[in-house]
Amino acid sequence: MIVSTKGRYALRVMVDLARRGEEYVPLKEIAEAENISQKYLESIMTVLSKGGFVDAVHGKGGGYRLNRSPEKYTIGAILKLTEGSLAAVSCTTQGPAACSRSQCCQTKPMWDRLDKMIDDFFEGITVADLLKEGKQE
Amino acid sequence: MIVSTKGRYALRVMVDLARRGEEYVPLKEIAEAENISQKYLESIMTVLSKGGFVDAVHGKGGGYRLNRSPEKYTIGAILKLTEGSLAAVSCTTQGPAACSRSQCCQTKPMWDRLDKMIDDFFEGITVADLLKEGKQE
DNA sequence: TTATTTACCTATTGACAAAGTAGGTAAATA
DNA sequence: TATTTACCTACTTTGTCAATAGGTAAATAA
Repeated sequence: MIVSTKGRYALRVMVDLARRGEEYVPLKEIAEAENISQKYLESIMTVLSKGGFVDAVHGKGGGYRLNRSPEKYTIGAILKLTEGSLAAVSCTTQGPAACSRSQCCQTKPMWDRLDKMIDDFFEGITVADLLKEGKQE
Repeated sequence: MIVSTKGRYALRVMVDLARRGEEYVPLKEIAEAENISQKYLESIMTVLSKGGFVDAVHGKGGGYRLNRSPEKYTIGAILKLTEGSLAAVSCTTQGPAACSRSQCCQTKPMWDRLDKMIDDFFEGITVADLLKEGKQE
């Protein structure tokens, strides 16, 4: 599994916030809309907030909102922030230090190419794209 | 992580066996060559053997060997056998039953496309390709 | 000022799978 | 018959994911 709930929830939340526009949306409301445990979502919002992806405001009328337009967020950036890495395989996470066989490994070049392909895939999609995706009215 | 050691070891072993050609190679020898715990490798060889990817012969002079030419094995087939699935995300592993939101989920189509891309990637590479890859004499 | 609403912080738990170990049995050959 | 090999079942250890619990601090409304 390349992407855990953490990253997947983060994406859904970002799309949800994109739909809401400028208004601040309280965590409780997001959690209900997306059917995610409130407490668990807290830890995810903290990451998004500290990473500078959303603005957070305390008190009544507060909550979270995006701080750029949806097309400015790539899926890759969001996933890298929340998941830490998108590596399909541990062989490629760190540098050459990761595996003593990396120099002679017959499979390493393939993993490198896979990583590149996945990275390109996610960097080529934005929150705005996902927002459009399921529009079926 | 999309591919665990199980699948990665399996690939390395298949490439190793490809290099050895027709001869039977005992597990002990493979384990040493690839620096993999003998006992752990056992469980992997069992899967490959039962899956019909290698022939196994008991007793002296026995061991494992490929039963087709290297270009007949796609990386995808090997990984699907040893890993069970290559899904990057649990949302796509089972059918629509997997997630109650799959019908309305804004992100689901993206996961489907990712799965397809990864599948195509692995089905487009064979053991013969990997064997050539690192040849640097 | 006070109550309420919100975000923020630290720690803990339970479940599960990955990775590897241990110790034995059965088949084939020399 | 001894040795070499594959095959089988069970266990352990480790770590991470997913979620829970229980608080503190900031902002606003009354």
